[in-house]
Amino acid sequence: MTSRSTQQNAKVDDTQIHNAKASTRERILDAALNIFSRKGYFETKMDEIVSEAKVSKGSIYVHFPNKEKLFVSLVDQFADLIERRVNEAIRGKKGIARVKLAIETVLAAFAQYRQPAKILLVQAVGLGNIFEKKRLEVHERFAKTIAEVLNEAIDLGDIAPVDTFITAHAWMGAIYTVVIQWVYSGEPSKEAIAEHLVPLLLRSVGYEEK
Amino acid sequence: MTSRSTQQNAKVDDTQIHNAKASTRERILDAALNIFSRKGYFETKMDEIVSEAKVSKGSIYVHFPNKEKLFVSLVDQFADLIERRVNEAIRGKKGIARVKLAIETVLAAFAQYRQPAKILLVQAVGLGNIFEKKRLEVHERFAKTIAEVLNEAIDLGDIAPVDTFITAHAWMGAIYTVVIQWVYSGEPSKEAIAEHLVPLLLRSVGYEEK
DNA sequence: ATAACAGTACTGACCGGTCAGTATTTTATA
DNA sequence: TATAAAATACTGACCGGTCAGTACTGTTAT
Repeated sequence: MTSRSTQQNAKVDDTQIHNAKASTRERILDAALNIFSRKGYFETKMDEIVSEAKVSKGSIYVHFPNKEKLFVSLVDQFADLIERRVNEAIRGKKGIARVKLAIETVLAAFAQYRQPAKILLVQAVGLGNIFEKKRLEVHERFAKTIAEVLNEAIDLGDIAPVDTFITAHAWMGAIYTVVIQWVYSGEPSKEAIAEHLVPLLLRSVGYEEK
Repeated sequence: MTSRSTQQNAKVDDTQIHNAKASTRERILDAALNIFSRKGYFETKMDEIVSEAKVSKGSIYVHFPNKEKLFVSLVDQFADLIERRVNEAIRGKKGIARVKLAIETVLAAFAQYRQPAKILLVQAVGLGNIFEKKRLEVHERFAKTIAEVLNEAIDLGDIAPVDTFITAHAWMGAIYTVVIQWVYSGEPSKEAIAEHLVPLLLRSVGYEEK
């Protein structure tokens, strides 16, 4: 309801999660990202975003129809970014190299953007059924990509056949959880994650490095 | 604040997540479990619990100081159950057999109690900072258990040394995610999970069955 | 017996603060 | 001068929590 205003996915498509002098819309998104990622959806009040963004309340509602859509557009924005990065990275690679690169790229993206990662991996969970749909959709998208890449590696004979559906979800969960742990506590370090998690996942499908 | 009322952890300790004619307190817990697990924390209104439990509103506040504590007591109750089950199951086992049994027991418990599982794994996430503390605490507890069991298996020489901290978190995430997927969609089946996820995890630490 | 009292669990109408969203005016821009 | 964007003040639905009162059970005294 209340959907008079502007469209909310202006496909500006810039990979940088903006940080210049910033248009009103960008200032709103930045502020929202910042506060949502710290406090979660329900503890974040629109008025806080207003003051953080140095923007008027009415103005927010010019750019976003409501709180929910504002939040979701942050989730979408970051999910898109991740997907784009991965697709770019694995282009031209084959088999297990592709699998490995996909994992590494996701980890790198999460490491680079802690705040959006926290929104996607933590704050978008447990918000009730409206959001749950969106979350499962994103989830699904990622799982599908992993499963495809795995299937390919199997077809090429790089790894033995496994249940790629279960593997894909297990991997996602493993990555999510370790990243969340890192986002909250800084532990384990990015380096440790790269060094240990990637081989762990590869080993789980029977691929031993070197 | 407002803590005149009854203590809220009556350590009745019954493993069955009650279902008899049920005292008032139990009716409240049952109703809360039911609704929280379906709708999540914020979409659940105290008045809904009131009518589901066939209890008066004031009565809830006789047994629980507030909504938050009511929710948390469900989380605690289930986390305790899981831990108890695992500890019972692995008693007397050693090394990799212990590891395997721990995983299987957790999976079985989640499978047996879908609703509490959903509360613990989904609805308790993303609720803002008060809850986040609790969640990390439970998380930590589980991770620690896994890490211990793994360390033991390493000491016994059943598996090669790995980073048990990362492995523990990765495993938790993998299990959580696959279980959640199953809770939501019924897919993959419990049998498929038992058949594929357990070997996958073991393989990830270099242990190949048979 | 039975009245008087006490302790406890329960009831549900009600209150008051909160906060997403809106109506209205003012300012910038094309 | 028209129209879109921004600022401000406002509204009212909503919902967690309260509390004065009721019901029920048990205990003591007459």
